[in-house]
Amino acid sequence: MPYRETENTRRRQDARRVSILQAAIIVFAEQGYHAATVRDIAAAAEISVGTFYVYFPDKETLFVRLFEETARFLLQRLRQAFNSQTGIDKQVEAAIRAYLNIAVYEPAVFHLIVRSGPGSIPALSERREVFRRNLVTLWKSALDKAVLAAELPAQNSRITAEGITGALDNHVSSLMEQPEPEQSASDLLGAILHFCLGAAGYDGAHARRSRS
Amino acid sequence: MPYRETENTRRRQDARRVSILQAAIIVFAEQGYHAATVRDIAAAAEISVGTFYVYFPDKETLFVRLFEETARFLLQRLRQAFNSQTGIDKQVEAAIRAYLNIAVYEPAVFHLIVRSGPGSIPALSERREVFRRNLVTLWKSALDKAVLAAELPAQNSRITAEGITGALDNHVSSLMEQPEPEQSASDLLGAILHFCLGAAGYDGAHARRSRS
Amino acid sequence: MPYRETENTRRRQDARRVSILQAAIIVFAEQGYHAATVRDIAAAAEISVGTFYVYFPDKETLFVRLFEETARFLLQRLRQAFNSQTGIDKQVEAAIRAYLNIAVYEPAVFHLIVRSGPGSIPALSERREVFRRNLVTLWKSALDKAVLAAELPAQNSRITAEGITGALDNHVSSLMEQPEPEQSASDLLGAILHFCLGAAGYDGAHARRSRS
Amino acid sequence: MPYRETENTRRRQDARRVSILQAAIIVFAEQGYHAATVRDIAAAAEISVGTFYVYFPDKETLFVRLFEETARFLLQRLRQAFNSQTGIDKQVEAAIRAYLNIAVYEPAVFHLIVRSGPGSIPALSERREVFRRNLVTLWKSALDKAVLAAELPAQNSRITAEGITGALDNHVSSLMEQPEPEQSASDLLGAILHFCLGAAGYDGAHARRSRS
DNA sequence: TATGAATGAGAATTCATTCAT
DNA sequence: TATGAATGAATTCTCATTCAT
Repeated sequence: MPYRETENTRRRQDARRVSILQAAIIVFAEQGYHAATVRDIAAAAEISVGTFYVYFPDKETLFVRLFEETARFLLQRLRQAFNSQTGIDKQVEAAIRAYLNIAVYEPAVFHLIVRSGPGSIPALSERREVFRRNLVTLWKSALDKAVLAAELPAQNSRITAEGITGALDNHVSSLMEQPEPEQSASDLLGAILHFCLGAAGYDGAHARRSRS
Repeated sequence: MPYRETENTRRRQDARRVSILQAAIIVFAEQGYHAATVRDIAAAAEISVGTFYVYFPDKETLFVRLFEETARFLLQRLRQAFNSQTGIDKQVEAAIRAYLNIAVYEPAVFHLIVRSGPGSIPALSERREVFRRNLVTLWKSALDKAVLAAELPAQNSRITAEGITGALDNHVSSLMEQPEPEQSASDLLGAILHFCLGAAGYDGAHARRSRS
Repeated sequence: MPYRETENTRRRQDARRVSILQAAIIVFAEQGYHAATVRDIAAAAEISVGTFYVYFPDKETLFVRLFEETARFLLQRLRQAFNSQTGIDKQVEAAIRAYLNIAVYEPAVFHLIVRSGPGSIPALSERREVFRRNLVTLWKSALDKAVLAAELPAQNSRITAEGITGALDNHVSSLMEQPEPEQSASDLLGAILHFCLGAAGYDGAHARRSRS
Repeated sequence: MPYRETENTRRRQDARRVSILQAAIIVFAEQGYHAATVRDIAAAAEISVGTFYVYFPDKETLFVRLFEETARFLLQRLRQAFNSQTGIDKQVEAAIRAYLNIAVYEPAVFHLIVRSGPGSIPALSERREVFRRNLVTLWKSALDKAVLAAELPAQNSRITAEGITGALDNHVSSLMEQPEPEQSASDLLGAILHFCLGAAGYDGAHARRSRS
């Protein structure tokens, strides 16, 4: 009866790895990278410290992986949002909606990505910048296409993209700080959408006209 | 005689306190809050660790004071910018210019304010939020006045203000990451200004017309 | 049938035990007792950690057994060398040759025996001393016989034996540190032999005369 | 009354550094490098763990310094012994006496130098070899001079020197294991001296003759 | 019997803070 | 007031050993 069941074993291992990641994302979101100790994470994942080191070489690596996985997830969601629609107004709306949804339903992701300070974790600063650039590029592509399609006027689309991503981060921060302030969620979405489209020079009537 | 002595003493003390703050802002900007040790700060300020504790009760308090002072400074500059001009377009331009100037000429201030992650320093998260709210409120007031003056269309000015502040932060981050990207500084300013005014629904011709 | 199976099984077990010992001696020689982990040894023996503990109760016990086996082997070789010759000069030469051969062809044995520091492994210090004493006794016996046979002058043979064993250890250490220094191997052997015989008060002419 | 008294302070610091070294040499001798924890050493020196790190960057560095200091001390004593006498027989006797004295009166030194296993501490292996070589060279110089002075016959003096140093180590080990076995100290010295001189081919009568 | 994932005690090291001078 | 040596709690990480499969 030698130790077999590679299937079962591997499945359990994967499950455990995931559960550590899930525990970690919460602990990091709550306490921040530095305040969160490996012991905390292990406790949250209901494993021993030693087991933590079976699955991850160290705290920093865990954090970086978590960041990258989360960043990938976020970018993918946004890409899907952009691809799911035609017309820059619909695309922007879908993207904003995706962003806000993640913020509301998976706040830890946002804490990790948006709010974990750069400069704190040496190994991360580069990746953060890469992520930021990817995020901006994603928006920029959508804007550039819209400009080509005459949905938007000519513009410095990188600046627009950077502005929109920064604006959204701030909106999300605000949302997370005071959930549902005084307005309904759809009002919020509408206002943000209006902001973004305005910033991009989108003119509903004109665009509609030129498309027709 | 004793009075003068006290005065001198107090002056020297104040000078020392300031020099510690100045040293600290640089050390914090370079290393981040956690990596910067009290010893580092003391060394940068050319004092001993013991002396550090004469002037500040602990590292966290120093950081919080630094943050608040810096935040106050930044808000004041923006307020001046807004007050120095009439016409929302000029005001926004002045505010952006002030923001970018600080980013370029006092990068440590920005590292401290914009980039020191929230969540890292417990005592700070509240103050960060207060600062963010103040910043938003500052913009919101300007926008609200402009709406009243019919320079801007009616809008959810809080959302606009939040968006603009977030956008600017991201522009500054980008600027600090890659100084002088491909365009000249004035082009950059122009593009950002265009972004902000567009986001606020500013229509140059209309505004000019209605003011006349 | 069941008997053969048991026999086979036992044979396989013994083979595995030996292969672990062989792997361990190399790992210990390369890394030292403390740096060598059970994982390292298991990997070198191509077994799992769990299996290691099937064959040995713990790392220390493995090391002690290895030491004892190795010590036994070394003593046996020396005994054979002494017994293979008559005449103290020939015996000493054979013993030195045996010692050097082991050093050259099985350096791991020497690393383990001669160079693994005492004091590092509590359970070992006593055994080390026992081994050292056995080694000394072996030489002492040979010397005592030679004294009785008038091949050597009367002397404190324990001191001579201790001196010779210490000297040989040092020669071997030197040899392992810088193999083939400047002289040929036979010159080295000759010089060491000369040292040992001189130390034992051996006078070639006299000895030859009295034997004739 | 600012913190002054650099004299007093420095004196106390030096005293403390020395007391840590003294405590450490004993702890290392008793437990060996690996078993001795920094906490043990700090406790033995009656300081806190933190203070240990004020005086030494880490355990390994402490050990290496201790080794080097001790090695230097030992070599110096031997050099003095050689220089204090003329005539190779007297010199050898003085050197042996010095060696044995250190073994008897400062056993920790010997534990540290002679018995701390090589291979255990990476940073040390090279220094150990350097020390061994210096020790051999010291003896070799004395022997070479004696050969030139026709006090000793021509010989491979490096081999002789290596042999003598190895022999002495073993004699010391034996002595430390069983203090004063059955013979008096002077008998022991005499026997060891006889061993060494014999190994070097020293012939009392001949030497005396050729000197006359 | 064989396996290797899980464990947790224990080690080294850091650093904010104190306090005698 | 200024100093910087001293402190020790807290943190990361290792590795011998166990045990369910």
